[in-house]
Amino acid sequence: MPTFQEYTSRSFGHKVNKSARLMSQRMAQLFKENGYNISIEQWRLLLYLWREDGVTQNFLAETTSKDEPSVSRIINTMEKNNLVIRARHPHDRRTNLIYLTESGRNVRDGLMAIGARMNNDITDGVDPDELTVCVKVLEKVLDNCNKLLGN
Amino acid sequence: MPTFQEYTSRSFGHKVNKSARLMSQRMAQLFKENGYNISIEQWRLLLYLWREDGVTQNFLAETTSKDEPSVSRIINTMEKNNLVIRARHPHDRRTNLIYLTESGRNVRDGLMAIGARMNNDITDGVDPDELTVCVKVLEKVLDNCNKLLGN
DNA sequence: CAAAAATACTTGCCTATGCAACAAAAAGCA
DNA sequence: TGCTTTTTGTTGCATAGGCAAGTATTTTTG
Repeated sequence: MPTFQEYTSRSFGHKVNKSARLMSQRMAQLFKENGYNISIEQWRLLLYLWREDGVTQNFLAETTSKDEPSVSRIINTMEKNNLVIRARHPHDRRTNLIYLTESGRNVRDGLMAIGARMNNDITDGVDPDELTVCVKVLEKVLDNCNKLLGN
Repeated sequence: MPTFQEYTSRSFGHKVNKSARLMSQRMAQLFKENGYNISIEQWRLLLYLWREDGVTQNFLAETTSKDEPSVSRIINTMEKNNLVIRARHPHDRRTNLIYLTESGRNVRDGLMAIGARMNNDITDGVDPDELTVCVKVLEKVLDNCNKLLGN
């Protein structure tokens, strides 16, 4: 019987990592199957933009815990695929404001439906209370990571 | 108050993804600070190799849920950095057997110590029972993902 | 006001992931 | 035996992440 520490050190990081990868992989598969040429990271940005667009890349980076170069490049692709546009900030020429295009708004319902289905599928057989505990633990871990990384 | 589904769909995937990223980031930081030129994914492979080397790339891919090209390329870098060598399988010339080098064996204690420290740090303030529940939920989610992906 | 510091973003370099296509070798089968 | 299928691994192409360095612009400050 491994100690608590052995157990978690062998398993926790790996399981979080694997879960993240496989969930993304499945989500990407569903997007593709349904004819959406949208990556999982684009979807994560869209989730925020559907709530509120006209935000800065910086804001998106902070909200998603991505770094600015990553967001910049994802926005590049999204702009190329006509999902968003970069607009000049009226008073600050350093800043881009990211707005959804018609097309970016239109894919919302379809993608959300896939998200809901995905969610049902992957949490099948999971006790809701335990899922809540899991999310709570992840929040604490995130909090610890942010402190350790100096964020 | 969001429904259970809204709650989890907005949070679970993202939290798992962020956690995985920030944990890896912190781990990479610790490796670098301590003078190890070893990536987080190399470390994940090493964890298996320290237990048993002379295994195939295929085995490493399955064990870590990576695809074969990923493992192949990580091994390329590890070979370049003198952590492992590819050896011919005596009876199957398709197959590479991956063996640790002296150097690959020697970094073990140092890296494991960092791993242990990392583990303490990120689970600071987390109830052990809740961590166990979290791991259990992740295992179920992994299981569901594997089924959905046809693995 | 002019120089210095901070901010928002981009680019370059390295790593990793997924998928598809390909090569080499082994195994199965007719 | 010889042909087909399967297995093992590599390469190409696209996406993404982290970090460091560079650019443009705004804010601070002396």
